[in-house]
Amino acid sequence: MGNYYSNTCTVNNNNVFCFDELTESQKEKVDANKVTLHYKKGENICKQGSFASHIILLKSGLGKVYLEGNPKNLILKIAPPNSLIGLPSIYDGNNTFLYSASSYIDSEVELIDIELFKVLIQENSRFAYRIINTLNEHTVQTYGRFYCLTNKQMHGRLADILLCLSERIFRQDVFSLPLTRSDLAELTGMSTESVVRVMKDFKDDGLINTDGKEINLLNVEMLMKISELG
Amino acid sequence: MGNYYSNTCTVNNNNVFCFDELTESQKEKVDANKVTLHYKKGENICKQGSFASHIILLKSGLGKVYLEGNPKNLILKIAPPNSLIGLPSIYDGNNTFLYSASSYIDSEVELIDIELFKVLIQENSRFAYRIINTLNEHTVQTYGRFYCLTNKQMHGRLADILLCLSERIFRQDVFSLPLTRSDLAELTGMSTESVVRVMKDFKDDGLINTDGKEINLLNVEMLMKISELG
DNA sequence: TTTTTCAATTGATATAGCTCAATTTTTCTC
DNA sequence: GAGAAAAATTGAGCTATATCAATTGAAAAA
Repeated sequence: MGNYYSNTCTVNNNNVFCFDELTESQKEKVDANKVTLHYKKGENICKQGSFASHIILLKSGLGKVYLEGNPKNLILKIAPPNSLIGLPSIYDGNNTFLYSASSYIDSEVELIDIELFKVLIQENSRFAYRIINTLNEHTVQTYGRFYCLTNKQMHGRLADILLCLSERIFRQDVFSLPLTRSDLAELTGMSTESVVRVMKDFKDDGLINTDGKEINLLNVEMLMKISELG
Repeated sequence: MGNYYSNTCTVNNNNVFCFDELTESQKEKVDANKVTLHYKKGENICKQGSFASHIILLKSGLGKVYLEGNPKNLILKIAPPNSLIGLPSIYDGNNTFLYSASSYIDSEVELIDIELFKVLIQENSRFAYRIINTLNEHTVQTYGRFYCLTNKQMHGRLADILLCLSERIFRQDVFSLPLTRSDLAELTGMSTESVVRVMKDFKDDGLINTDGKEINLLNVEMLMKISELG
């Protein structure tokens, strides 16, 4: 059985096929109704509870999608390029964003009118089917992350995030991490101090190496085992 | 701002409007392709990882929808009558159930062929739009529950579940609970002993009363406050 | 009714992981 | 390049909540 409780910081399949299903005239409508924006590192892209007038397509950069909380937020996922942000806002009786998003690094974004989006769904059932696909892929990811954060201990959670950053975001065993320890803490639901301590454990055990912002996964096998066993 | 971090054990809107959007001939196809089953208390309705050949409509009874885990499961939601179970299984490349479900009490269920369901979505965009609605309502509930279990302490989590059982499942302040303390523990992500202790705290503080299986919420206001503050 | 099994309760103890405080290292700003 | 601000690290102690063990109560089976 595929273990979907690992590697859960973002969706597996990150292609935005849905627009391929549109007719030429529908594509033109989308193009005519979209706006491109640039965000600097750390800026707010959308705010939970605010009026959701647009679906957001992250073209480049890296987003953080999270629930606002007191005292701490709950990160739902990391949004790599080509992520659609705001889809779950589409349901009757709701016109607000269900979550907030901000940028980890400088990012480029396209805004597509949400009413147009709703019309496209109701006009084009193949487009709708694609959206259902995307929503359900995000649900898989959310379930996996939910399980990870509630049923695993610190070492498992951190191993999980490191693997996910490596496999799904940067797609390399060695990568330069644009996140601070406190970002990692937020992502894993731990304190910053605990992140530092567990990273040190991993380093002492030869599982990873770190040098400044650079992280090198030396023993992916073992990290996967730690992530699975919790 | 509406606080959607409370009252999170099941979806708010539990109507299955989607079938209203079908044409007569589509409805007939559904009727011709469905099977009715009866489950006794505690039986397995679907098993995570197994082949998802059907979408499941819970007609009566009470279901438990959960992720299988070791050593403990993670309950995603309680399914009251008219719940659709298995919708998130619908995405390309997947043909398995993403979660397991079982019955808390004797329950009646209708099985609808999943391939027919996919055809209906691709044929009927208004039906598809309804399904998107339903999926997103479930996402709201999942996010709320995710927040609840990760960011609240025991008293908040238990208050939340009691309120949800009262408001969304039984729709009364006094209800006979068909769940054991250990079911409540599973639902709140606590140990059975902690459930007992917190229930006692609530009783001592005059917030609830219990007599055997019967639970009476005496101070809903205060329980809501406890649920919100965590 | 008696026995067996399961559920609820209570107390004592253990622990994962947090918070707080202090220090060092890195990054940013002028 | 000096100083300031932010990030990373380390140690000590605390706390929420789990686990374990024992007891009582209730329901089911014989």
